[in-house]
Amino acid sequence: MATIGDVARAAGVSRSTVSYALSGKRSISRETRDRIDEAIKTLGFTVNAGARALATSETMVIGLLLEFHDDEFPPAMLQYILAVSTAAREKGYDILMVTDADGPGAVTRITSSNMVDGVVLLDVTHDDPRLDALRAASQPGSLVGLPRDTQDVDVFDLDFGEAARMLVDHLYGLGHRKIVLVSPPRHVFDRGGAYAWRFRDAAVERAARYGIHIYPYYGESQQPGISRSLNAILDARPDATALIVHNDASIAVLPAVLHERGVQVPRDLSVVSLYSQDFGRSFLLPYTAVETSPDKLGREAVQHLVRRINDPGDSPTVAKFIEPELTIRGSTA
Amino acid sequence: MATIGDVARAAGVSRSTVSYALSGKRSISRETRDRIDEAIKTLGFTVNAGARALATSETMVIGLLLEFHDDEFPPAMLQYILAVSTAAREKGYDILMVTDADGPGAVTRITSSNMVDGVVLLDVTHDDPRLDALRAASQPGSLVGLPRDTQDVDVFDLDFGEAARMLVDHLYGLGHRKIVLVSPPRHVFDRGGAYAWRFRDAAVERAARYGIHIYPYYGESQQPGISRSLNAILDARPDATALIVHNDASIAVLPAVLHERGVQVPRDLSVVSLYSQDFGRSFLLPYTAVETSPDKLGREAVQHLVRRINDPGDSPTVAKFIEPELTIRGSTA
DNA sequence: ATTCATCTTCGAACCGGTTCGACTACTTTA
DNA sequence: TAAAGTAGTCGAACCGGTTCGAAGATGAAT
Repeated sequence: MATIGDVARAAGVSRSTVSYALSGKRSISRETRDRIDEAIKTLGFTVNAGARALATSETMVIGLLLEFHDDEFPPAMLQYILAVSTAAREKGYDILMVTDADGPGAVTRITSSNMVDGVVLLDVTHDDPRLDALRAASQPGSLVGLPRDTQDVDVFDLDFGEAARMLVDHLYGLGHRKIVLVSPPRHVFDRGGAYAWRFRDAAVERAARYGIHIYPYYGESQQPGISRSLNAILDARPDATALIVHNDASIAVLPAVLHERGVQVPRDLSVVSLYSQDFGRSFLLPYTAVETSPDKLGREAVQHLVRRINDPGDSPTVAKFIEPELTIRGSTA
Repeated sequence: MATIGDVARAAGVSRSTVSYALSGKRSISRETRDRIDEAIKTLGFTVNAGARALATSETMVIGLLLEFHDDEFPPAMLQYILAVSTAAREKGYDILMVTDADGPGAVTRITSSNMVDGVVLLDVTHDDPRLDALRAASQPGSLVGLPRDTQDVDVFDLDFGEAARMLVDHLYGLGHRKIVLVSPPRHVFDRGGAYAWRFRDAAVERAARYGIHIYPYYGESQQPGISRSLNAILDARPDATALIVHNDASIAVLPAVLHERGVQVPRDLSVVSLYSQDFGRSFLLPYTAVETSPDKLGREAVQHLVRRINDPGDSPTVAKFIEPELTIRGSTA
C-alpha cells in the first residue's frame, strides 16, 4: 500500500504539499498538482482511513444499533436499515452495524473507542437502556422510536397517536361503530415499545369521544400463532364491522385468514392498517393504510445526525414526528 | 477523552508500560498493574480504535457487502446479515455494512483505505464484478454464492445441485412423474444468480435420468404478480402431481394461492421447497423442504475469513458447499 | 526602492496508540 | 564469586496522515 510519503517522493514534494493538494485547503501550483495527481495514479494511492481518523478525529462512520427480537417481523426492520445506510452514504458516511444483544455496552464500546462520529438507534423503547450510554458518549445520536425521557436526544418517529385518530376518524366517518383493534404482541408492550400503546391509547380515546366501541387485542408474532389468534379475535367479535391492524406480522397473513373464513373486504368487513408502501408490495396488501415511511424516518434521522456532527452543540435537540398519511386502497365501506 | 498518556501520568509510569499492561505481552509487577488499572477506571480510559488500527494495521472490522434488488425478497437477506454480524462479534470483529449500488467501487473503497481487515460478499453472482476488486485488495474475502471463477476466493454456498436432486428423488420415490418447478424470477437468471440455474439444471437432469417430466417456470418477485403467475402455472399444468418451489417470494404466498384454488396439500398436490427454518416460522410454511441454513453459511464464511485474516497466505482457498438437509413436514404423498 | 500581500512550499509537531532495544535489579547456575 | 538469565520498566521510533508557522518568490502598492 502506497502512503502519502511515497506519493510525495514520487512527485518530488513534501508530504504536507500532497495533503494540501488532496484537501484543497491551500492553493497548489498547476504543475505541482499535476505531478501529484500522476503519482497518485501510478502508485494507486488511497488515504488510510485510520490515519486520517487519528489526525482529524473524524471517522466518517455512523454506528447503527439494532437488536433482533423473536417477536419482531424481519422485513420491516430491513427497510429502516436500508434507508439509514443509503442516506448515510449520500453524506459520505459508512455504517458500522451493531446487532449486539448488549445494547448499552455496544453503544459505549463504539463511542468511547471513537469508532464512529455518531449513532442511530433503531427501535427505541420507552425505558431504553441504551440512552444512558448514549448520553454519556461524546458523539451525537439520533433515535428512531420514542423514549420516555427525550432530554438531550433527537427523536424521529411516526406520530402514532395521530395515525390512530386518523384511522378511527376514517372508519367513524363511514359509519362504523364497532371496531376491532389488533395491536402488536404483548411482549412489545412489556418491553416498552411505546409506539404500541401510543397507537392503542389514542385509538381508544378517540373511539370513546365518538361514543363508539373499540375492542383491543394483542397480535401474535409467529406462525401458526398469528393465524390462530386472528381467527380467535374474529370469532369473539362477530358483530364488529371494521378491523384496525397495527402489527406487521398479522397484516401479512390477514388476507389468507379472511379468505379462509370467506370474509370479503370491504363487503363483510372494513380493514385498515399501518405499513409502508414497499411492505405492501412484498406481500399482497390491498388495504387502506397509514404509510409508515421507514425511508423518510431513516433519512431524516441520518440527515439531522450529520448536521449535529458537523456543528456540535449548536443544533437544538429535536423530537420530530412524521405526519401520517392515509393511503386509500378501497378496503373500507 | 483520556489517552494512554493520561493513564501513564496518573499511574506514574511510561506509556509503553500501560500498553504492555493492556496487552499482557510483557510481564508487569503486581503493584504497577494495580495502579494502572485504577488510573484506567478513574479516567474512564478506552483505547482509541483508529490509533490502534494505525499502529497494528488491524481494524477488527469486517466489511459486509450487499445489494438490494427489487426482485429479491427482503426477509431472506436479513437472516444472512444477522448471521454474519453475530459470528463476527463472537470473534471480536465489528461489521461495516455497505449497501452501495456500486459494488466494485465499494469493495475498493473500504479495502484500499484499510477500513476493514476482510470482507464478506453476499449474494455473489456468476460474473460478479466485485470479484476483481476483491482480488486486487490486500485483504481476504469470503463469498456467499458461487461465481464462475473461484480462483483465489473462498466460497460458501448451499449445494443447490444436490438439493435439487434430493427433492426430485424424494418426489420420484413417492411415485410422482409430472413435476412443476417454480424457479426464481427471470431477472435472477439474467443477473447471473448461479444458484437459480444450478438448482434448475440439476432438477431437470435428474428428472431426465428417471425419465419423468419436469416443467420449469420462472416465478415473480412482487405482488400481485406472484399470485398471478402461480395461478397461471397451475392452470397450465393441471396434470402435474407435485410442485417444487425454489423462490422465497412464491413460497410465502403459495398457501394463500392453493387455498383459494381449493387445492389440498398433500392430497391434491405434493409440495416441496427450499427455505430456512426461521423463514418458515415467520410465514406459515408447513412444507417439506431443504433447509437453506443462512446462519450456518454466514457463520462459516466469517470463521474462515477470520482464520485467513490471522494467518494470511497460509490457509488454502476453499469452496465449501453446505450439504443440504431435507426437513420432512408432511406435504408430500 | 521599499513595503506589503499573496502564492506556493516545506519542516516540524501532533493525533494516540504499539513495539523494539536497552537498562537496572534480582535470581540462578556453574 | 563471576557469568548468565529473567522480571520489570523506560525511551525512542514508528504507523500514516493533518495542520500550523515560517519562509522564499513574485507582484502590486507606496
